[in-house]
Amino acid sequence: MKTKDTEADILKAAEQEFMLRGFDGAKTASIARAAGVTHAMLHYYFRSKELLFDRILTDKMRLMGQSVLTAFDNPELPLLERLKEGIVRHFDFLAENPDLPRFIVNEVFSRPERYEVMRENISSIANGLMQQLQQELDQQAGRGEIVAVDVRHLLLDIVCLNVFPFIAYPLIEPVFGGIAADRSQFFEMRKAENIEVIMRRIKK
Amino acid sequence: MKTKDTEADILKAAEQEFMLRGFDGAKTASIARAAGVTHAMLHYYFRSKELLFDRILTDKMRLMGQSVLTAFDNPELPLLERLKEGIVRHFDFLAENPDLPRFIVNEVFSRPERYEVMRENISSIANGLMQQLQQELDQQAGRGEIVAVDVRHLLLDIVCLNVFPFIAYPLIEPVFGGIAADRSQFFEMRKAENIEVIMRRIKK
DNA sequence: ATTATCTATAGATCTATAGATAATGC
DNA sequence: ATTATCTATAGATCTATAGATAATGC
Repeated sequence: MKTKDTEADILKAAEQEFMLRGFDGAKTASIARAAGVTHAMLHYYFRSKELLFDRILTDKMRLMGQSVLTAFDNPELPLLERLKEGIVRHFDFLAENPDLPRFIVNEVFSRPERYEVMRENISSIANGLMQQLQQELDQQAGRGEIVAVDVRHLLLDIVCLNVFPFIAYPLIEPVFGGIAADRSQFFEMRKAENIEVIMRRIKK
Repeated sequence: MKTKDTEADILKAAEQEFMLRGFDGAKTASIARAAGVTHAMLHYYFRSKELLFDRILTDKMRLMGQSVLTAFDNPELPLLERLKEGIVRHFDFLAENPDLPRFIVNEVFSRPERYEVMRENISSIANGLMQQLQQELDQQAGRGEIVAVDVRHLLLDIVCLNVFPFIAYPLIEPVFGGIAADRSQFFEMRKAENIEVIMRRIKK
């Protein structure tokens, strides 16, 4: 009855396989098996491994970019609260998509041409958010309530602090020892730490 | 005359190929070509692609771990200076090995079993450095000169801030626009920013 | 004699497609 | 009639190895 299911099943299976193993490590046969169809179906619906992959990567990049924008897009709150709230939202998004950053970073790096298309797209979207925030930062700095900062560096600080622990958790855990053994507790601590770091970065 | 050259040539070529493409993306034929020998030579010297790769990954993990330790191992300086100096040393190391973190993070993640062996090794080495630093942090905090912090979180803050920009540069550059176009200038700014962030994190 | 290198090829795997068959919607 | 699915297989690639040949060090 619902003919659309196979396509969706393949996409879902492809997403998992590509995210776990990357483009080179992923096998079309594994994707087909996970989707419960023959590998011939992948070509019927998506023509090639490459096209199927592009579809996934594009979706994921959009998702990742969007997460930063929506996290900080909350003009209701006063600036400092908005930043705190943004850090939390962005962090929580990552907690629900913990392999997303590694996947994107890897695949974009290993095939830059795939990503060229999105460059301008990304930058123009980001500029809107940043201009608006920069203006408010400057105002508050002018009033002497915070120190002057470049919004780009501030946002990058946040992204570094939020993203990296998810990318490197397997390497961090043994170094941290006991307190990182409970994964979700470790990340709760990091969330608090990141807010602290950023607030101290701008407070007078 | 120097029979050892081939082995070294293969290792060097393997290092480049594996770092650039990862285990799955790397082809033994490419490595052989880059080393100027037949691919049969890889098996003569290293038995298999897997063993050759393990050799490279082990070396790289050691290098990465060592870089953090030696960066902060400088008991001559007073604590705050030592931290600043450590951030700079660690950052400069990364600037000379910009693909190292991504390589390690990826390959360790995609084959955790390869890395199991090194877990305890890593943690015991790291503990020495951290205990020593924590003690000094506590002393200064006791004297009211800085705020109390957990050295593990502080070091992780530093590593996040230092490493992530190198991992994600291709994605950051378009967002930053002009000021990141000159790569080395961008990283100089980040180095300064990271010091600023960390100093503000602990200063009273 | 031993060590290093090459050629040739086996054997495994993977992507892609052709062509047959079954299911679906008019 | 059209759309979806499967079987079978072509064709490309890749790792690994066997066995021959050349170089090296006593």
